[in-house]
Amino acid sequence: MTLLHMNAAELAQKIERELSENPALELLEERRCPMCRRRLIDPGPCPICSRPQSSSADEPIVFVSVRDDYLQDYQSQSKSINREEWPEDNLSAAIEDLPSYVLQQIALEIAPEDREIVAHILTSLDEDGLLSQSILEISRYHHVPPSRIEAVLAIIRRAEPIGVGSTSVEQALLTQLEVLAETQSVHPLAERAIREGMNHLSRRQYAELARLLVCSLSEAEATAHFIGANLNPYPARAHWGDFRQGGDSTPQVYHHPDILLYPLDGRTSSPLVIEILSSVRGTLRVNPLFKEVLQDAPENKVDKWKADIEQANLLIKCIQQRNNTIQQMMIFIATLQRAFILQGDRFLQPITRAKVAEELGVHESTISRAVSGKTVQLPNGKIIPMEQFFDRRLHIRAIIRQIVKNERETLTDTQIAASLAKQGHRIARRTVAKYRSMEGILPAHLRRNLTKPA
DNA sequence: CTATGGCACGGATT
DNA sequence: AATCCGTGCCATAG
Repeated sequence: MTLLHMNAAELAQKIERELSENPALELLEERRCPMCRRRLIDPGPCPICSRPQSSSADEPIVFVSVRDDYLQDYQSQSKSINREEWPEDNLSAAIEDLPSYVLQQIALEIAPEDREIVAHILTSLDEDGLLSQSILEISRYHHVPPSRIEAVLAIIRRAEPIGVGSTSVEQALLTQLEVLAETQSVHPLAERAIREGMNHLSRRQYAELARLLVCSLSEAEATAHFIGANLNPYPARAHWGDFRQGGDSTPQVYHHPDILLYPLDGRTSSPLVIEILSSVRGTLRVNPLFKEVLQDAPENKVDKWKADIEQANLLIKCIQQRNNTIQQMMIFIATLQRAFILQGDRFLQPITRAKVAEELGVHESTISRAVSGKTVQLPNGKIIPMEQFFDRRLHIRAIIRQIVKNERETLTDTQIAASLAKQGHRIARRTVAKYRSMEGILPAHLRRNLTKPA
């Protein structure tokens, strides 16, 4: 297990363990930038505040700052309702306290006699926005029939983040699907896949899923893709920013991004900032006192102590190396994918890990590890897995979506393929059909009378 | 007859 | 070595 393929949360655990086990390791006071109050890990001036004046948008200068307060503060913050101590920076505006955020939306729909129930539910939400208590428990507590709890929950679930207050992942997904279906076409098999095939879905067992749904393998895969791309099993994750979150249907942990990307001054013409979120408060180093005391160490301990120092040194080096690799990689990606980051899926440049590795002069497995299991928050608030930067055809799918949206007459797959070819994308007709299905877009003959949906 | 979906093969990627 | 993905060919639905 190398440090490189740990995400911020995993690394935090690792460091915590090391700190408690290894007396040679010391956590130094945090250092903050006096201007923006970012916690800084690397020595030297704050990269945000001391930026050079000559930042041009054409050749974006990429800043890297390392800050450590984000994860921990957010975690403690989301549990309690009080947000007094939240640091005054640009993120606090984007992050709302979940219970009051939801309440604000539904307050008018709630009958006065149900207010207590709502309060109860909203304060019992877990970090993911799901309700861990059973409906029966709540109904007993308030001496009301379960049906009334159900009714209240039905209102809550439709608030943003959609699906919040669901008692299960399935329910959250179904609610989102329902709401989504009101504004756009959804994949016809999605509902059954969630209802009946959740087990297979989360384990990516598409063959089993296909058998269960009595459909073909590729249908099953397309369904899974649709669900992954449009629905979010854990409503509260990434509830800042856009409510429709790109992602993955596997219940992976990605509450919190590992990296933030945003334009420096909020203007899309300014350079991008990359913030690598480290989850350690302050700086790690080998305790100098411990080194001194080593000379007077008792005979039987001297080897152990030496080993401790050795290990502490190694850990620090590894962490530095890890951050450095991630930093190099993100600089490259952010520069290359600037348009994608700022303007969306359509502008994603297809790139492989191998190419990035070559460009940076590292082994490709290094990039693989640096990418795996990590997530990035885009300027629009979406949290996406880093793998998405390497999705070879995401941009094509986005363009297809656009073509269909702007079509005057319903286009057949062949016509869509031709339209793509005009824009310089040579895609086989068969492939267009596949992408279309993945996006939950119906075939042409069914789209024709979409104005009157069933 | 045309548009779309299924299956399976081969090449690329990890 | 294992997995993912695009595409060609054929079956079938409309």
